[in-house]
Amino acid sequence: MKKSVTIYDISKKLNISAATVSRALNNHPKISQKTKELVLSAAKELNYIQNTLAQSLKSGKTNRVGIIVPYINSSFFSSVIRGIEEELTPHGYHVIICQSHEDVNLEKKQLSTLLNAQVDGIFMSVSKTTEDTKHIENAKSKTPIIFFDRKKDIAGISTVVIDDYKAGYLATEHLIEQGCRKVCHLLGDLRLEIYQNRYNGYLDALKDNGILLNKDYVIPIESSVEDGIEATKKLWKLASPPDAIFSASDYAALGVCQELRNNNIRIPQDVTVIGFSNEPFTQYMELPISSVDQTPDIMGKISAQVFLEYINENFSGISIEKKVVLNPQLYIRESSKRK
Amino acid sequence: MKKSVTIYDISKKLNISAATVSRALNNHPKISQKTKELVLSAAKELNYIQNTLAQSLKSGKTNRVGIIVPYINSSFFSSVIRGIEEELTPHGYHVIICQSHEDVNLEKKQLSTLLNAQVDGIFMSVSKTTEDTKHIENAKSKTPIIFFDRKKDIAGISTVVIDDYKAGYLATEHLIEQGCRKVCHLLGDLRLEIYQNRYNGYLDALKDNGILLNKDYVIPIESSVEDGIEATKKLWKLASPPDAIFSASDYAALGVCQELRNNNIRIPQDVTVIGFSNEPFTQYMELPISSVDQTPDIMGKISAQVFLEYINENFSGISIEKKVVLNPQLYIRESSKRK
DNA sequence: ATTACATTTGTAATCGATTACAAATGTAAT
DNA sequence: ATTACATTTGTAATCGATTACAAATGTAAT
Repeated sequence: MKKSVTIYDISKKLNISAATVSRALNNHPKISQKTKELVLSAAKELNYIQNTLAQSLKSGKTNRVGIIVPYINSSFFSSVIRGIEEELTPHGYHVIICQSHEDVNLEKKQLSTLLNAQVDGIFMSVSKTTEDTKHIENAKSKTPIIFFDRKKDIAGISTVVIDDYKAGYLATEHLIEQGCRKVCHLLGDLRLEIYQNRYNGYLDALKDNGILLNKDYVIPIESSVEDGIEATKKLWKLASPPDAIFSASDYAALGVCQELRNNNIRIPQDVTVIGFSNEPFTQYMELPISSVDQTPDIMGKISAQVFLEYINENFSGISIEKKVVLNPQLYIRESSKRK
Repeated sequence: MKKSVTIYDISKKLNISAATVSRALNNHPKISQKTKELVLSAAKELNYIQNTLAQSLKSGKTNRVGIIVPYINSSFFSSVIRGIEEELTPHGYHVIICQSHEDVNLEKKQLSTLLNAQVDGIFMSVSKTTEDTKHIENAKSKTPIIFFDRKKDIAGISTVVIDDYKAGYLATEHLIEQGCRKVCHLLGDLRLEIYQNRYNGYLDALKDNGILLNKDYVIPIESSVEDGIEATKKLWKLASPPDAIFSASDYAALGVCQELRNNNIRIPQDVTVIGFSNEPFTQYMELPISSVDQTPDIMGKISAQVFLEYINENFSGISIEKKVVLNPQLYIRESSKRK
C-alpha cells in the first residue's frame, strides 16, 4: 500500500493546523479566502485524496447505498439499477451492486457485507431461495431497506413493485380476445410472490371470460429457453393441445416459439404466445414476441425517491412505510396479433 | 441513523477491556477460550456488527475492489464481472460495480469515487470517449489498476484481453472459406483498440487470400440493431453488393439479418453473416447467428488472478506488469454455414 | 511463602477527518 | 493606547477498531 496523503501533510506544508485544512477543504464559511486558496492548491500539488473511510466513520454517513439483485445480466435488473443510479447520483450517493445468484446464503453474505460497509440504505429484490427472512428483518434495524419487484411481506419495509396480478390478467385477456379459448400458463417459481400474482391474474381472466381452468394447461417452469421447449413438448402430447400460451418468462416464451416452429405449428395462427419482462430479444426476433413490460427504469427511479424521502422524513422523526404499485405495459407483437 | 453497537458496548457489558473484545472477535490465540465464548455470545446478543470503516482505516486495507465497465447489461461485461467475483470472493474481497455509460466524465467520477472508497484495486474497461488518460495514470499511483478487454497503453498497468486481431482474421477467413469473395466489415468505433485490431485482422485475412480491399465494403457503425440495418441498406445500394458480412457487433449483425430477410435475401445462401461477442440472442434466433466468443468468464477469472498476484508480489517488493492475451473462439452457426 | 515463568488481559497510541470550544489576531471606535 | 467586537485559526476530543508494550494473574517448583 502506498501511504496516502492526509490533511496533516497539507497542514505541515503550510504551517497551519489540520483543523483549518479540514475546514478549508469543506469550504467552511469562517475560513478566509486566502487560506482556502492556499490549502486547495497545496492539496492539488500533493495529489491529496480525501479518505472517505475516516470521514464516514466520523459522520456516520457513507453516502453509499447497496443494491442486491439475483443477477445483473438481465435487461430488467440492469435497467432498475440504472434507474436508481440516475436518481441518486445527483444527490451524492454512490451505488454498490451485489448479486445473490438466486442463493439465499449468498444473499445473507451480501447483506452483511453491505451492513459492514455501513451503507445508508439497501435496495433489494429477493432471491428465489429466500424463504426464511430473518436476515432481512435483522438488517432492517440497522439500515433502511427497500424492496423492488421481488418483495417479502415485512412490516416497516417500503416496496416498489408492478401490479403482477393485473399484468397476468391483461396478458391472458389479450390472448382470449384474439379468439383463443385453450389458454395455458407457464408458471414461474411460486416461492416468489410475483409469479403467484401473475398466476392469479391468469386464473381470474379465465374465470371472467367463462373459461374453465384445465390443470394440464398450467406448467411450472424455470426462466429458461430449455424449460420453454420442454413445456411445449408436454403440452403437445395432450389430447387437446392449447391455442395460446402465456409464459411468465420471456426466455421460456422463446423456447416455446422455437419448439413450435420445429414442429411446423404456426404462430400466431395456430397458437398465440406472450412472454413477460420485455427483454430486448423479444422485439428482435424474426417473429417478434409479445411481452409485458415492467417499466424497470421507473421502478428504479421511484425506489430511489422512496429512499430519499425516508432519509428526509427520518430527520424529522416521521417514518411511514410506502407501498408503490406500478402499472404493467403490454407490448403486443406478431406472436399474439391475429387482428 | 441508529447508533451502532461497538466493541465498547460489549466490553462494558462483560466488564473487560475493548482490546480483549477486539482480540476475542478476531480469534486471537492469546485470548482464553472462556473469554472468547463470552464475547461471542454477548456480540450475538447485542446484534453487534463489525464496523469495517474503522477496521479498514486502521489496517489500510478495505478488501474491496472496484470494477468500472461501460455498462452492465451486456452478456459480455456481466460475465466478466461474474468471473472476477467468483475468483475474488473466496479471498474475502468484495466487489463494487460502476458504470461509465461510455462517458469519460462519468468514468472520471467513478474512478475518484473508488479511490475515495479506498479500494484495494480497480478493474476497468475504458469507455469509448476516453481519449485523454490522465485520470487513469493519476489513479495508478494510488491503487493497482487492471485493464480488461478495452485497454489503453499505459506503462505499469496489467492487461487481460483477447486477441482481437486473430478474432478478426479467423472470422473473415471463415467467411472466405465458405466461398465468399465480397466480404465486408461493419467497423466498430476506432477510438477503441479492440475495433482497430478486429479491422486489421479483417484486412490481413483478405490480403492473405488474395482479395483486394473494397473500401465501400467497410462501414463504420455503433453497436446497435439500427446501425446494422442502415449499413445493410447502404451496402445493397452498391453496384456490387457483398456476399459476406463480418460485423464487429452482434447487435449490428442482428440488424443485418433483419434487413436482409425483409428484402428476401437469403442467409447463408446469398450472404453469410458473422457477429462478435456471442451474445445469447445469437443462438436463440430462428436463424442462429455465427459469432466470436470472447470467453468473458475466463477473462474475469484471469484478471482477478493477475490482481491477486500483484497484491502478493507487492508484499515481496516485486511488481511486473502482466499482459495476458486470450484466444477467441468462433461459434459457427447457420448464418454462415454453407458446408 | 517465595520465585520463575507462562498465560491472559489492559493501557494507550494510532488510522484520517471533523468540530465544539477556546484562543489568537484584526479592526474600528474612543 | 485601550476597549469591544468580529474574524480567523488552533486545541483537543471523537468516530470504532487494532496492537505494541506493559501489567496482572495463574501455575508449578522449591
